Formats: sequence, C-alpha cells, structure tokens
Amino acid sequence: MRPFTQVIDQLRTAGLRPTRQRLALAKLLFENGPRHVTAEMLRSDAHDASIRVSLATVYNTLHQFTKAGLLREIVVDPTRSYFDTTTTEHGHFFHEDTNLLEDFEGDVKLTNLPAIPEGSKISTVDVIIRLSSKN
Amino acid sequence: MRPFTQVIDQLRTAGLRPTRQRLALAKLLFENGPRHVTAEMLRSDAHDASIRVSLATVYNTLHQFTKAGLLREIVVDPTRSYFDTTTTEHGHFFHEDTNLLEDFEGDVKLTNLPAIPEGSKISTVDVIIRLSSKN
DNA sequence: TTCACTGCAAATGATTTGCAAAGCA
DNA sequence: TGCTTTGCAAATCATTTGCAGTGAA
Repeated sequence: MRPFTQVIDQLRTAGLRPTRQRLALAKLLFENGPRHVTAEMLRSDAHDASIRVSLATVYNTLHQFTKAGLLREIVVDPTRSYFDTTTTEHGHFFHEDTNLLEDFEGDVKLTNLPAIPEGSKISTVDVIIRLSSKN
Repeated sequence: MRPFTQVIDQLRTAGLRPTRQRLALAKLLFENGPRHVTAEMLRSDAHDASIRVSLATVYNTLHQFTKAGLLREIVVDPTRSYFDTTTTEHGHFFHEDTNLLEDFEGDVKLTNLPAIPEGSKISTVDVIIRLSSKN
C-alpha cells in the first residue's frame, strides 16, 4: 500500500490541488492494495462510498493521476480504458470472459528483443496474457 | 505473401460467400505483404482503388475475417482498433507519435512466465513495445 | 426462390469539451 | 481576489445495429 502523504506530495509536485474529489478518489484507488479500474468502476465505488463526483471529474482525475505518475493506463479492451495503481513494469492477465485485469505474480523476462528503430526510445513494454475459460 | 486461393478457401470454410466486397478488401489486405490497418485506413484504401464499400461493411468484414482466422486484432490504441494480416504469434512496436504499428523483426522469448490461473487457458500473448521519439 | 450480404442512416456508448458556478490559495 | 476545479449538458467519434433493398446459389 502506498503511503498516503506521498500521494498528496505527488499531486503537489504535479501542480494539482488536493481537492475533496481528488483526495477521495485517491483513497479509493490507493488505500487497499493494487487495483485495476475503469472510469465507470471508480465512479461506482465513489457512489457507494457516498462521495459526490461527476463522471467527467473521474475521467479528468484518472488522466491527471496518470500524467502525474500515480497511475498507469493499460490498453487491453477496445471499449474501455483500464488504469492500474501499480506503476512499475509488470505483466497482466486479462480474463476475456470476465473483463477482469490482474497483475502477474513473477516477472517475465524478454530475450531476443529486436533492435529499437533509429530515433526512437522505449516508452513502455506491455505484456498481456489473454485468458479464456478452459471449457 | 499469402496465396490468394487460400484466402477464398478460408472464407468458404468459415461459411462466408466470396462477395465482390470481401474479395476486394481481401486483395487490399493480403496482396502486398504484412499490413496493420484500422477500419478507416482500409475504407480509405478501398476508396482510392475505386472500390465501393460502405464503412459498415468494412467493419463487418474485418470482424468476419478475424473470426475466420485471416486477421488478428491488436489492441494498442484506446481510440481505434488495429487488424494485423500476420496471424502467428509475434510482437509489435507501436510508435506513439505516429500511431504506426509495426511487427517485430526477431521473435521474443518469454521466460519466468507465471502460472496460469486454474480453469483458464491462454488465448493469446500480446507483447507491445511502445516507442516515442528520442527527442 | 431463398437466405446471406450490403448500404444507409440512426443508435450506441465511452470519452471529451464548453462554460458557468464553486472552491482553494 | 484570481486562478483552478467541478459538474452539467451537449458534443464527439469510433463502432454497431435495424432494416429495406441487392445479390449469390
């Protein structure tokens, strides 16, 4: 679990005021271990916790947190964006039948990596193992 | 390059009639080596080649070809779906500044793969290296 | 003839945007 | 006070869908 004062610091560093909405969403995101959320999931959580936030603000906040380095966007589903509270490099399982996104246990090693095209540098490396039900 | 009669066979096997539109789109897709297309790119190519196809048919065709195993959908961009004419396992470079998708040269080896959750089986493994401009 | 296929236009659904009101420094 | 931030509603945009007309077997 990420220390919460650190979250506030990172907001400050990013020039983001620690508003009621941002703090409440940060708590939902970071207070209970790693999470993978969509905007709709987070809005729903906020609603359940009696936090008044508009969906537009949820979207804004997710993107601001991502830019500030608090979240990482994971592109796995063409219809929805997922945000991961774990920002270090790691792989994902995506359960295609439940739309559930899950972190890997161990860390994957990539060997025989091709040469990076001239003039480009690696931004991130995504490793996604898509799973379907065995039956 | 994929032999074209094979494409027609695969359509037949999938129960898809080789209509004018499907054959024309198949030619655009498979006649000139590996490609990575979005629906809009393919519609634009068709237009340039004076092929009359509606955008809805382009979408239908891309999905039908994917289900028939002629294409592979690559999820890299939250705003657009890409389809790859190479259906064997391989990794991708995604140029974030140009939205260009490119196949890897060599083949990547994944080691230290985690255990697959009980009751699930691997559908596909996606390896995407996101690139940004060095400057 | 029959059923699959196509094209059009409308519907959908996630995300973004404009802008006035409210909040933080 | 002055600049952010929020919330609402409208706008956007890729994609899907309904359905009447067209085409292949």
